[in-house]
Amino acid sequence: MSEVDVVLPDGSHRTLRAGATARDVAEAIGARLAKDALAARVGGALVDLAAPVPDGAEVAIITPASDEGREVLRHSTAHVLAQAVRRLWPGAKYAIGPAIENGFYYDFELPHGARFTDEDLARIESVMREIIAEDQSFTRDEMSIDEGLHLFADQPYKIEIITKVKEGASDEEDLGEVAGGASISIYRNSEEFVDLCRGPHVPSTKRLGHFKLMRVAGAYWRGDEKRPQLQRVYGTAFETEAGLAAHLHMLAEAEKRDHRRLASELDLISFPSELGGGLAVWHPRGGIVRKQMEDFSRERHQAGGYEFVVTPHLANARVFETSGHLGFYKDAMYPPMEMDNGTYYMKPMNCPMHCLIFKSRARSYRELPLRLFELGTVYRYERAGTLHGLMRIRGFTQDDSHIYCTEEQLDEEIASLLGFVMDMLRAFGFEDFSAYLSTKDPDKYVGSDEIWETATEALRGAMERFGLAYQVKAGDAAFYGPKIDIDVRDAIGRRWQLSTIQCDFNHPERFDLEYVGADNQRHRPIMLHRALFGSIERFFGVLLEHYAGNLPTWLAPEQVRVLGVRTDHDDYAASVAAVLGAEGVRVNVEPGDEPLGARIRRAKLEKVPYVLVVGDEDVAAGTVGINARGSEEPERGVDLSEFLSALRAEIAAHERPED
RNA sequence: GCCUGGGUAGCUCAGCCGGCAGAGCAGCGCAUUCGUAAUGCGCAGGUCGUGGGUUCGAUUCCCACCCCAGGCUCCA
Repeated sequence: MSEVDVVLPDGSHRTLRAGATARDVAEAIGARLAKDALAARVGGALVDLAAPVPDGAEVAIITPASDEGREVLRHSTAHVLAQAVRRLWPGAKYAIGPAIENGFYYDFELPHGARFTDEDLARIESVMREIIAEDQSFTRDEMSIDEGLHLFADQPYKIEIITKVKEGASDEEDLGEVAGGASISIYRNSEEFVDLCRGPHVPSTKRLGHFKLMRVAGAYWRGDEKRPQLQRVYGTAFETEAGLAAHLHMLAEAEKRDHRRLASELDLISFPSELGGGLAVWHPRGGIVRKQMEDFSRERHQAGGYEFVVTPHLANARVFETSGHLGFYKDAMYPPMEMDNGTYYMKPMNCPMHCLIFKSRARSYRELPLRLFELGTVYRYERAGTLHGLMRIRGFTQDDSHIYCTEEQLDEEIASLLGFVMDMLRAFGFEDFSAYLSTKDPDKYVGSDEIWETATEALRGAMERFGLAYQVKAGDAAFYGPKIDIDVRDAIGRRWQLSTIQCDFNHPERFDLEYVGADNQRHRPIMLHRALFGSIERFFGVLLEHYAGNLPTWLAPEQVRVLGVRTDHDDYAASVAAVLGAEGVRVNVEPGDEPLGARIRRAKLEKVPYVLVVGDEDVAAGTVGINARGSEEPERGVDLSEFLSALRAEIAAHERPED
């Protein structure tokens, strides 16, 4: 055959001479594309531009400004990072260096147990820039496993990877290195540097350059804390300097809306170190927001047919033995307290207590579904290194409910629950949901296959009816039943896992829960666990980040601040505040001792939704000037009653002035 | 838990080679009375995370501990 015919993504064909490469395809399409090209996708596989294209293959050229293009750029930049580290630390062992979301990393073991420090980043970066300027080409080679073992003889991590491949590599990850079954692929970008790699890579280092090393970290080899800890360098790379700058800017923005920063700046919450790690206190301005959240939650639950219960924070070990927590969850529980009549634990979950309420007397099918709701505070011992502001904390309050129902009621109960959950999340400004369905772990479960099937289908059916996109996490269920976890997307596109709905066949069994059915027989109820906020603390943290601290008016700790232009307007300002306060508006007056501009600035920094400025004209006409958060131009001379009714409407609608 | 970085006034941070601890903001006082993001002057504020060590002398150097942040999952 002297020619090959390839199919392009638009369905058109190109005919090239036999032995043509992906680069030839790009050139056949256009000089501009050939210049941009970084790699190619041939028959579904990513390959180098130098790779030959077989007859009949589908060929797509990968350019920098695409997800795949950036991945190639980042991966190649990771190689340059490794090369630079090997120049600076001769004898450094190098492990793995993949592209990851938003960047790349590479793991090393430095000679004599050396560690990277922040100062090293600048040195490594400048060597990387030298390597890039040297315009080294990346060339692929394939060799036998034995040749590979020889080539990387002084590289224990590479040897481990190759050996696993040789042994028939149970891991899919390692199979990626096997080309043709018995060989491995390597890339050289000079005589100086060679790396075991699947590729593809950019043609030459000169195609790189818009990168930044971000941080150093320790990382266990293969993510296993029993194995050696390597030194990891994280970096990011983009196809243009502007892309890199935009990414760095986004990171700066995300930092500005960090809930820990906002919680402190807005005087909402603090984490006194005297209390110990992972324990928060709510200040008055945070407390009032929490009260709004809780009041709203209780209202919704009351309307949804829930009953309110309260249970203690501390319980005898017996109850956690019965529930299985001491068997399955002990690592996350606070250590036991020995007391006169036994051993006690802080509760890590509310379910055992709710089961005891169910069990306190005989139950009839007429009572089901029985929905017990509690804002229940739980304590979990999280490892010190995993604590993170309000998102990962050791003491928190769940908007927790356990629903006891019959097998026949399960389907409808889950369906209505899903609607209930999403209504609640929407009320807090989240619109974009996705979900995970976690199914049975075949090695670890309780209950019959039939009931798992019923429950899993009930969960699946409910999500499909709601048009909720979901992914299945096979085998990820709790041992006691399948579950749905619901994610929300926040204002800057990040996903947060909040709500969860879980079926439980374990607790009813362990607590021997029963109800008497219409047939006068005893039956075992099914139990649903569900939390909408998840944890109030975490939900509050997510809200702060989502709104960048600009909470909607119904939640804002202070909704209105009234400022007189001069001190002689203070009385009128107080009368305006009195009118609003009588309507339940959270309002304060700041007297006119300081210049107006300074007082406005302070109110803005405190993110008060409405600043009312009142002066001579307002006193005379009974009006207010409105400076709304987020608006460019203040309004003058608005009738107070008009402002009040607009404010009431906004509060009722859970909106923000900037909406 | 482990790696890296950090802990100095309420907050944000400066403090080179060891020599009596600094700034801005916030706070307090006085003056200023002002129409939409910083009025001026003054005052006060610290066991430099904790405990040891080296030294004539330690915020600074060494050791241990505590707390905070990032990372330890996305595959050479």
